[in-house]
Amino acid sequence: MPTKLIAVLIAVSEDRPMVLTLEGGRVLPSGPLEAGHRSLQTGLRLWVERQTGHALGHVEQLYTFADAPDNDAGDERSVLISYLALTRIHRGEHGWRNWYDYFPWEDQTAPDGRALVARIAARLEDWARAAPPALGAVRRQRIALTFGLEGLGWDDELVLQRYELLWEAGLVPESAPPGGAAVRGQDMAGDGRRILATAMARLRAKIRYRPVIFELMPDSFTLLHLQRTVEAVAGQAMHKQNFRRLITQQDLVEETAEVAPDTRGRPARLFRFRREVIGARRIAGSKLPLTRPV
Amino acid sequence: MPTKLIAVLIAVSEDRPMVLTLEGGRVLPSGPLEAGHRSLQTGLRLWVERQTGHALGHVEQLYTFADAPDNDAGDERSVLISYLALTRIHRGEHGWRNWYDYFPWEDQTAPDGRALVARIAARLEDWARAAPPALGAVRRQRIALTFGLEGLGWDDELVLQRYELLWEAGLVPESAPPGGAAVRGQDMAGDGRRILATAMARLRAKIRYRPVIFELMPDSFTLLHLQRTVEAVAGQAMHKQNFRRLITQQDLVEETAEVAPDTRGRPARLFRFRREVIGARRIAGSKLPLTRPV
DNA sequence: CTAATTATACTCATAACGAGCATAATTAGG
DNA sequence: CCTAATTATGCTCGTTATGAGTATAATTAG
Repeated sequence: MPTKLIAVLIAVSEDRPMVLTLEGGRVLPSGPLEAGHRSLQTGLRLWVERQTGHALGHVEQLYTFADAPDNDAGDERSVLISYLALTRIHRGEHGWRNWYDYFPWEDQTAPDGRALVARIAARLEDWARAAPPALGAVRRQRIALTFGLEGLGWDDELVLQRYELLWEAGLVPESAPPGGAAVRGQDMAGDGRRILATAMARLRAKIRYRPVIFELMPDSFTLLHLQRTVEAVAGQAMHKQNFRRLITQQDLVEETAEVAPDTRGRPARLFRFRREVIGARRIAGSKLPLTRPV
Repeated sequence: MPTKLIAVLIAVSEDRPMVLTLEGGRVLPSGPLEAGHRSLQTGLRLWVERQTGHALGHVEQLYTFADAPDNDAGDERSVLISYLALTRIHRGEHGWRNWYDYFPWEDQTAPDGRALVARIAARLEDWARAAPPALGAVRRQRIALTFGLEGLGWDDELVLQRYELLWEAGLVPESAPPGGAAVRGQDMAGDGRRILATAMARLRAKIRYRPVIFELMPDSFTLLHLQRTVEAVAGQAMHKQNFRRLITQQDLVEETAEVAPDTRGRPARLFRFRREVIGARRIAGSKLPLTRPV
């Protein structure tokens, strides 16, 4: 059975979370597993760095699965090992897409974020209503939990659960019945979006207890820039003063002598990540300082 | 490249965390990946349930890696996909081992827990001293962090990091130089202990935010029994009153009409897990109510 | 009847968190 | 120069979560 490695390369550019894609945004980069590497992880790292020229920061394995065999093509079923990798990009490189193109409802910082969820919830309610009463109730419960309805609160880590719910409901192109109208959001080939959803969920979880967000930042940055990057990844707006408190209290950053050059209001001091905390204990406060969603 | 599935089956029996092994405790159960299953996960579940007769509760994928090819045997290198699975056992079944037989230092509830860590730390200090000064300092920092020295506090989730440190230092049989004396603890063939360490770490992390601990409990139990089970998994003693507060406040359990039969002091009420919270939001308080390690 | 043992209910101080007020230091535009 | 707009930064305050311990209840062993 052939084995492939799949990389979800993530960067944040101009406060937007980006993912590296190929073939017009429809597939994620992947390559065959080559023998001879010391470990799968170093194999992936070498391969990506050679293919894309990007130095990778944090790399972690996501999930391994057997893909659906493409019977038409007579393909053999293969084992896919997926990875999350963080890096930085510069403007103008090709193939980078905003990950919210694929999951518009995951961006709860957008002005229409809640409204979009409400529209999706209405479609899902149709799906629940189409089932027998007992099953319908189960579905309603899942919908409320995953989409934070009925006062339950939005959980930004449930990216995969939301996608799978839409998949089951036939509301994504990957699973929609002929003629069925899918929810807005670009699709990918095969399991692409499922893998991307897994990567997003993992990253959103990770930034709460490991300082991986700095892998996505330039060397020096303002606290607002840092906040915007976290908000981009989490898809949620945060309370500015409390965000600073969280960052500074934990000594994650240190001041530089400079202030940000292009600025509108009061100039902001530039900070730098204190690399020495990398190995250190988990960062405190697993809770991000969200603002109340109004 | 052949692909194998490896299962780390965990149960808790008489307040001891147990793992299912074969061949005198030296290997974990594994089997070939069979085509035709809907997913790897269901494939594993069916296979384990057929082989062992155990109904599995929670199952989750751990990690996929390429094992070191056994050149002597002329083996081909293979891809190993490991899983954590929770179940229950009854006395007298074969092959179940206390996981602390493999990692004695992970049991910080044992009276000699800290003393054992101190002895290991001394051996590791030798290893740090053997390196050039700069590298030695890095090693000392890692040792202090992973083993909670110098007032840093024991982090029960660092099981894998501790094992890998000992591996690097040549203090486990898997890596010890000829004639080198390893730290106490039974070894396993190949990457067995590394996989077990991964499973332990994952489970210790998981019980903090998902109610998976109940997969290891009988239908009804006292709060002390529940506490002992959590302590067995976490390897750390907890504050009794605060433990109850954490469990009851979150409505994870409901009272039954009965009290525990065989009891020494005041009879304890029997509780039952409220299955309806399974799908629900993550359980609060990621912190377990530890007692101060004195 | 007493000591030992376990269960259970509360209290209290402190730390963490969510929310917001107040002030400082800029630029843009009259 | 003056004012409004804008962003940065410092600080307060109430609430909740957490760590630690006291007090009391209900049993059994002797």
